Amino acid sequence: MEIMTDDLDNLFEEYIAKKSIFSNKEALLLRYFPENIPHRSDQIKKLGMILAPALKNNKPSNLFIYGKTGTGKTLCTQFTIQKLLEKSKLTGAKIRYAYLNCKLKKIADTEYRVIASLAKELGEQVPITGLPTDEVYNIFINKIDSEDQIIFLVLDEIDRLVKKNGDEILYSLTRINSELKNSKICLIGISNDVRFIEDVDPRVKSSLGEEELIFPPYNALELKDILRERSEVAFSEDSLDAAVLAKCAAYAAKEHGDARRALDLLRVAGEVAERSNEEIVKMDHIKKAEEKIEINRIFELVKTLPSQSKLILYSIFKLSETIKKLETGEIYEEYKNLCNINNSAILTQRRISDLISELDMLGLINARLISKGRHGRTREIYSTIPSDLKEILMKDLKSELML
DNA sequence: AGGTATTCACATGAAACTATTCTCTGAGTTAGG
DNA sequence: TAACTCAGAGAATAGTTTCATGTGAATACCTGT
Repeated sequence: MEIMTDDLDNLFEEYIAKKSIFSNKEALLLRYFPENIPHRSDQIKKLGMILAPALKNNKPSNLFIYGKTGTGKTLCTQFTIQKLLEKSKLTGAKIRYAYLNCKLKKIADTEYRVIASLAKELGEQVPITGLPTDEVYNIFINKIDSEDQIIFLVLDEIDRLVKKNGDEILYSLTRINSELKNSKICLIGISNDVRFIEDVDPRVKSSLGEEELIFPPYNALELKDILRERSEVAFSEDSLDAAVLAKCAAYAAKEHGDARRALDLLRVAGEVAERSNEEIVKMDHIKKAEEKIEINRIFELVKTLPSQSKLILYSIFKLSETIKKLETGEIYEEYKNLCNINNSAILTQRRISDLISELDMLGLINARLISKGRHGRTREIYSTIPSDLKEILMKDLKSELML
């Protein structure tokens, strides 16, 4: 097809001429650092009080923070430490800080990597592999102890770390202080999981939990305030319909007060509106955005599935074209067929059974245990994905799996 | 008719196996002294 | 000689299989009327 230069030119012209809905989209992204954090002044004040001794070169208590996702834990912590650092330049106290998100695989899911990346945060390069773990400890300790200073170690999503590796790392970290001559470290653990601290070594528990701070979920009104504040930066004037903010806030409040979600929703709604050439974000854009986010989530989920699970999912999709309620056995048969077609190894039914449960957990399918009396017990399985989306996914899977 | 024993088609658990990834060690290499 | 690199041994781990045991209720099989 011939490219219509003029058309394209026009399109660009129009785009430039059009008044943009966004003035600074950054403000709706996660990494944006607002000047003002609404409804968290209590927590920030407490944080400040706990951490303030650092300014006089005393070691602040270790701190454990918990609250659900999107309640501002990370943001408030970084905010407070940032301010503390600024202040310390005036008082002359030496403070440094290393932030580590334990969720990130490949960066922080073993003891070695945690220490290595902490060292890296503090400006000490450590080889990715090859050194004994205690050697890395030494490098780390030497680096820390090279100056008389206070070091904040922020371990975000610390529950993941412990779930994977047990609490030994934490134990070593809490003990490091006794090996340091000049400097002092202050641990700050952030966790989504409230119960996590319960099943941790009591020594670690008492050491890490010298102080505790809870971040409650935002309610709809608070979310609305947050959205208003950010939207003033992010959107051009008068480009938001009056009820839009409230709607976004209400939606996110339903999902356990997650501010991240609310911001996402607002951003996507804005993008939807912009793409459909409207100058104001309205209610139905939010609806569309909601759908879009959900679809994205599913796509992302399916894409990252291991290929065996994809085969099973494909089997389920395919079979559900003719039958609505599937059974494990039927799926297994179909799955075996598909394996033969694309020459991949066939897993046992035992494993398939587990994989089906996983797919159920992820919400991609619905699997309910039923007993059919004389005809045995099995799972009754059906896909929960709307058929239009299912077709797209099937096409993707088909080419990817070479079927 | 009413009761209970079977039986089906998997579920669920535990342990063993396996392939891959990590950690660690020591030999080899490099570069500076 | 200290610092670095790298191959390979051994340990840890995730994914899977094997073996064993469990399960709820429709159905088959009694049993006494």
